[in-house]
Amino acid sequence: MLDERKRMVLRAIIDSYIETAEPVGSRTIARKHDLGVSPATIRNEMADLEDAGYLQQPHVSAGRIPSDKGYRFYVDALMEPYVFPRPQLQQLQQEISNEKVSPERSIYEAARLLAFLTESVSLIVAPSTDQMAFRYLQLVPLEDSSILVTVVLHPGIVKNRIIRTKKDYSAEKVAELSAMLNQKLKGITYRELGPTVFTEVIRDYGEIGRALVELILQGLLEDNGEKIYASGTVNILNQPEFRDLERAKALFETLEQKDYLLSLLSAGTKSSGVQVVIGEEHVSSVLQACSLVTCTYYVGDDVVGTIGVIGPTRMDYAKVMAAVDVVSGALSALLTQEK
Amino acid sequence: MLDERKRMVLRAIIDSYIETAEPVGSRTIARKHDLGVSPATIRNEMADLEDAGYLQQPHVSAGRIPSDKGYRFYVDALMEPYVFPRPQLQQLQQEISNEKVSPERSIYEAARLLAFLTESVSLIVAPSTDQMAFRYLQLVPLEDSSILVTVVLHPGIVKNRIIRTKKDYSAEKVAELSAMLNQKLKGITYRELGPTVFTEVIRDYGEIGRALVELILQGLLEDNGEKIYASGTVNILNQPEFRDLERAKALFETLEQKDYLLSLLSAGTKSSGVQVVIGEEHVSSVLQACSLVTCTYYVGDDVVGTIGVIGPTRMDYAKVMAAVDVVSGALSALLTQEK
DNA sequence: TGTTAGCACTCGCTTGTGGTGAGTGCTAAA
DNA sequence: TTTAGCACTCACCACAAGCGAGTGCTAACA
Repeated sequence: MLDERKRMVLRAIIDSYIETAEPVGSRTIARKHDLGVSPATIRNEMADLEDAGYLQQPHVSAGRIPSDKGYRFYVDALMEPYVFPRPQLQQLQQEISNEKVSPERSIYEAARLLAFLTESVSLIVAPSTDQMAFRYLQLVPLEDSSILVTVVLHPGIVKNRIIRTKKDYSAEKVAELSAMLNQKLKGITYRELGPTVFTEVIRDYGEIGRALVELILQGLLEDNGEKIYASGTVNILNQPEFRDLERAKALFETLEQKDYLLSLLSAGTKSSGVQVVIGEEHVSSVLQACSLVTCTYYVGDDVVGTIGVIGPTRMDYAKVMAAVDVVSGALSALLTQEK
Repeated sequence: MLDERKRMVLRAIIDSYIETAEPVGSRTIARKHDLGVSPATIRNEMADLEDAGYLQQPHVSAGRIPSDKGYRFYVDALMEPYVFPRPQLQQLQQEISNEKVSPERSIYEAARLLAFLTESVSLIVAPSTDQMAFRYLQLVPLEDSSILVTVVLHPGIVKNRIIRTKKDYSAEKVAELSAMLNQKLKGITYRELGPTVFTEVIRDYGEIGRALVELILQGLLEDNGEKIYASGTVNILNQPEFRDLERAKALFETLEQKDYLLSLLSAGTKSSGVQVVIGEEHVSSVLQACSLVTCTYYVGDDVVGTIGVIGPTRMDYAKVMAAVDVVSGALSALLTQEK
């Protein structure tokens, strides 16, 4: 479809535009990338590439900039994949797994690292716990009619809640319920949980039982905190496409809408590997000047969450994709290893 | 020091400047606030106020803007305190205490609310746990040489960590240690903890004991997560003083430096009530165009944290101070009540 | 047939200039 | 002590001119 030279020209233009954020002229290409042809020839090629939809011209007397279609082709077939130098790679992996405090903390640090690496905004969806096996469950009666519920899930994630009951229950009864639930649930996931457990609980334990069921259903597992973190939002202001305050503000506001982001990142959950959505490929219009690079991460073989990077369509795809890949890999390794 | 009319003029100027962010001229004052004197008279007063250091002039042909000294006087002696209308007040208090999920969550919600109310950036220092009494402590042996440590503190704050031990310990031994610690610690605060507990633990339990001591010392209590939250950072971009991207970026970057913010908010911990630091009163130069309004919050009678609002020196002090006061009060009530 | 040099043309960006108006300080009169 | 009048300052805006990067087209060349 595109001959070799056209591809080289297109790649040179996109590389240059990614670096400088300035429309690229024929002269620049001829000078920087030694293609052995004159600017005039390149101009002809550029005109063809524009006709074919890969490039566009902001105005007549300016150079060319890539269109979304151009970026898409670049990502799929043109760009040179970025490979982290071995030492840096190891350092990154170490930095993520070093955080021994808690998996949640590691995830947060991973988001920071990803933002730092890509100089963009990173997003991380917290691991969805309903595919994680229960490792331990305990109820502890506290004074004044409260019960502390503690759940430990398989990758070392601990969740707690204190629930209030209307009347006191004997320590024995609570302990019995606790042991029974712990035994029933250990090793299985929330998903695998049949309704039988709950009916049984409600029959035998009444109010606490019901309260507990509600708790688990309603989201001790899911809602105990944020489901999605954004990190590095400041980086937006370093990107020339967001010099315009209104645009920057619009993006900031989009980033505050956690639900929206969540749906965005959850879209590519089925496919594996690094996914890229470019500009107008976004369904919603808010992000049509942005691209999104995502990748899922795992506990064992189960997808539990997604990480991603949002930046202007003029992002350094090679580097961002490499970073997303590495970080998701390291995160999966971490979560899988410390079962 | 300042006669009645000068005070009225100064107040009118500051009120107007807070509202519009535009330098205020003598005409405007004469027209809006009906002082019964002509612009010329006001001009004379303004010249005096400028000489006295309360006002300044961006350039000769512009109106006056308040100086930091002007704001200080305004806050201390001039402004009309803002009082939330009763229904809104009740609604606010309810919104904060409604979040029954966990105290941490409530704190986070309080930060959001405060940012929303003031249309500025809100900061909340997470409650310092070393003045909170232990309510419950438990060690649970998990499989593969791990022990789950759970601590419940008095305002319903739960902390966990999983620690790894080099060898397995019998469930009995762990349970014994758990019970012993729980009994020793219950009701006292980290502060009140003498060294005797620890030496005893180390003598009797060796490695786990030491690991546990380290854990508590090093910060199961302190470091398990962020110590300071910032909310509403987007609001920066709505304020005319941050039209300039460089300035906005500088502030954003300052807000990322958690340690710095922490030291800033911890400064006023001793004094009670709402504190205001205006512009150049800040020691560090980064925030010299900003003011900071802070207030401590409590568990019972103990100060456990600080909340605050950062905005341009041209903030609506009356409203911000009222909001900070209300939110800190509601937060204290919440934390104190659900011991 | 593809490539290249030359050239006229476009148009965004920068710089300079004059006009406008808000606001001041000073002076003199009430 | 207050106020009206007035000359003066200076940021801001609009407009025009000039510059220059980059283009498309044409004609010559390999």
